[in-house]
Amino acid sequence: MVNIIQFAPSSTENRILEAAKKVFITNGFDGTSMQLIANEAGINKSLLHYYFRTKEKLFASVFLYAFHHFVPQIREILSSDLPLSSKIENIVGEYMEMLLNNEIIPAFILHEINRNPGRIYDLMQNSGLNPTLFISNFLVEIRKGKIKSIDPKHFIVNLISLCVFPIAGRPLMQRILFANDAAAYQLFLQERKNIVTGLLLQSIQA
Amino acid sequence: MVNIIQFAPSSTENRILEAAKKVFITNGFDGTSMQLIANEAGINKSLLHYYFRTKEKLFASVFLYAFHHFVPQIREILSSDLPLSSKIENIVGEYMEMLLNNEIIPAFILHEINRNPGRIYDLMQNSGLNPTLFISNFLVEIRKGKIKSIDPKHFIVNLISLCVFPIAGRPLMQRILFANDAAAYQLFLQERKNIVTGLLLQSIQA
DNA sequence: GTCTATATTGTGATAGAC
DNA sequence: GTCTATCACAATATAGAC
Repeated sequence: MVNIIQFAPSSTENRILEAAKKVFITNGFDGTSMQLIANEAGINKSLLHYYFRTKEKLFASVFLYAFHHFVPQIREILSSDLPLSSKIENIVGEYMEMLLNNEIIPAFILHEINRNPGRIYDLMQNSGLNPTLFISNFLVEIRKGKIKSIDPKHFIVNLISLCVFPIAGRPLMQRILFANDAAAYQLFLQERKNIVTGLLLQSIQA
Repeated sequence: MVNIIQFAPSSTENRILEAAKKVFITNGFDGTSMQLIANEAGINKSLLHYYFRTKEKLFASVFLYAFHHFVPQIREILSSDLPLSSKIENIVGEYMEMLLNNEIIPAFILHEINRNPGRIYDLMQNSGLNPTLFISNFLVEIRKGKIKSIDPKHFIVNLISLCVFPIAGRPLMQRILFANDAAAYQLFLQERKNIVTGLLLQSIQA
């Protein structure tokens, strides 16, 4: 059982992890060297090995942190007494807000999961995170609502697709659709909270 | 003006490019070494430099190839006489089919575009590819249809999101939703052609 | 056009002084 | 716990024989 959110007490260890988060998530595993992380943390390269032994182990901590900011945190919202439509609105709003606050994470996760699925599966297995069960709760919840004929699996893939891709593909979409105007794209992403909610609600209404 | 599809005549050059496509798109720029490409091509490492001088130049050819298989090829469909609903159905169907035949490309593009946007922008600029104009034709076409109040930019981002993410996020989605059953996910992706088309059509009907 | 050999720099990781 | 020094190897790239 690895602790995901809270990092260890030592101040140096913490600085290493913050630096590693920044560098790994920006450059990916292959694009990151221990030297780069050491520079970012302002410490000696050897200390990385002292605290984490290998690059792989340091990466594991960072990946679990990032993964936690990629998987929708919908447990609490689902157990509320709100009607299904409000639940979906809340989920989309909070999920997109989380992604907006962690913009570089989606592309990082998508890359690493494709680059080395085995490693990532092992990490998920040993982390206490169990997204399978996690999502299946959501699927049950969707089924409980009075919905049309949509397959809940398609519904959830639609939801995640519509929230994640505009962030992961931002450098391309912003350039193609907004002449690389960052402020305009930021506004566009805010608008999308309503757009996506509306689209999803429409898809489950009779 | 770089030629994107047709590769140069020399047999060796061709073998290098085929090997480079496979290795670069699978592992990304940072995860690829010249040695790896040489092994894949069954030739000497020095020959890569003889034909392409640098890793960067070899990558450029591969990226343009991949990019061409990532941007929706919708020019011909749009200029047809079909009603808008049929056009959308055709676009979604053909785009998803292309992605299904090039499954590793989406994650590759998303990673490289985030990893080094400057390099990619330069490549796009010097390639003759002009996705800005390209997409704007589509936006005009959407506006010509009798549509609700949806912003065409949201429409096109919805379309691309719904087609691309299920492929780019396959290793994760397949595992979470289908217990890593590849055949089941393949079926799921085929189903999505209709699901996505339906969702998009619904979004532009009054 | 294709190879071997090599130059140069960078990599992850460890040993050992303090 | 933090540093310097170092190892063994891999990286991109070039020179030069054939």
